[in-house]
Amino acid sequence: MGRRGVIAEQVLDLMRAGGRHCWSLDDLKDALVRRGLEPDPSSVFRAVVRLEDAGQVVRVPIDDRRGHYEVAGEHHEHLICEACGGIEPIDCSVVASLVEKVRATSGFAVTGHQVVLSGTCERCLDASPRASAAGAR
Amino acid sequence: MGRRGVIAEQVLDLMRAGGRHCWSLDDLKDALVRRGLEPDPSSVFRAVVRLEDAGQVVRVPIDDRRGHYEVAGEHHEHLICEACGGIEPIDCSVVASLVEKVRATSGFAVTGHQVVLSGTCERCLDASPRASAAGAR
DNA sequence: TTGACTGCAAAAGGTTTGCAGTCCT
DNA sequence: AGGACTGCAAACCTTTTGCAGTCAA
Repeated sequence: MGRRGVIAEQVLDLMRAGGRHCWSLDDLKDALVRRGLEPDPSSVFRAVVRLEDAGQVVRVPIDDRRGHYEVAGEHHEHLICEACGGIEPIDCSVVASLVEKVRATSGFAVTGHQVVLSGTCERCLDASPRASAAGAR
Repeated sequence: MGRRGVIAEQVLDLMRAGGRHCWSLDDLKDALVRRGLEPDPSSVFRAVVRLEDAGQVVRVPIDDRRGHYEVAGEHHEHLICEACGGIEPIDCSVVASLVEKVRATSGFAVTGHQVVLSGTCERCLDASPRASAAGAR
């Protein structure tokens, strides 16, 4: 791939850093600001679009009225904590069988899937009074 | 529950009619127009919010930049056709085991889930020339 | 010079809200 | 009368687009 602009470069770096795995445009902008940049929202947007076109970033279909993106290549499902809003990745091989089943029993040609489980994450469970979780921290 | 306005009443009726199972505010408005009403978008919005508060309608987390709603009470997953934009419901008991698994292996307390499979529906497959044989996409 | 990347400003596309009038009990 | 429901207009939010300036090969 040819030369990339500073923003796209940093965005990709951020996404690969591992501190977080799912980003809204605003999350990205904030993170870039923390790295000393002062990018315009539109620039972040265009950088992401470019990366998306290049196949290095994919859009995550999570519906909270804003776009979410993550680095391409590692498909997984999502766990959304309704308490803190956090989004965590989970591995779901189970889905494969589901897709297979749909493929077999319906005329639908499945090409992609997204599973979003919502609930409360461990951290928030620990933080709340009456919700005894499994295992501490 | 007290008296309901005309719009909310019709919205609920539409959703229960079965012709479609997932609605955007605009879909609802259009359908209402077809029924002779001429509702303002905000009125439809408020009617849906009311119904949602009353637990008779639930928001479907499909991300295409607009809200989607369906009648409450019949949980199922969604199949989205990328060709025609249609959204079909599918029954997915398989998901239960997935939820159970996550519940068991992580500290996450799962309270809800949404599975969205995307691809091409039968109708669109038939309509397009070379898509059924070779795995589309 | 040329093409790519940016910032700024403004358009879009939907969702929400403020307000005042209307309908029904 | 009094509360609930509506329509209209305007506010909001985030994503997109138009444009012109800037940077690097």
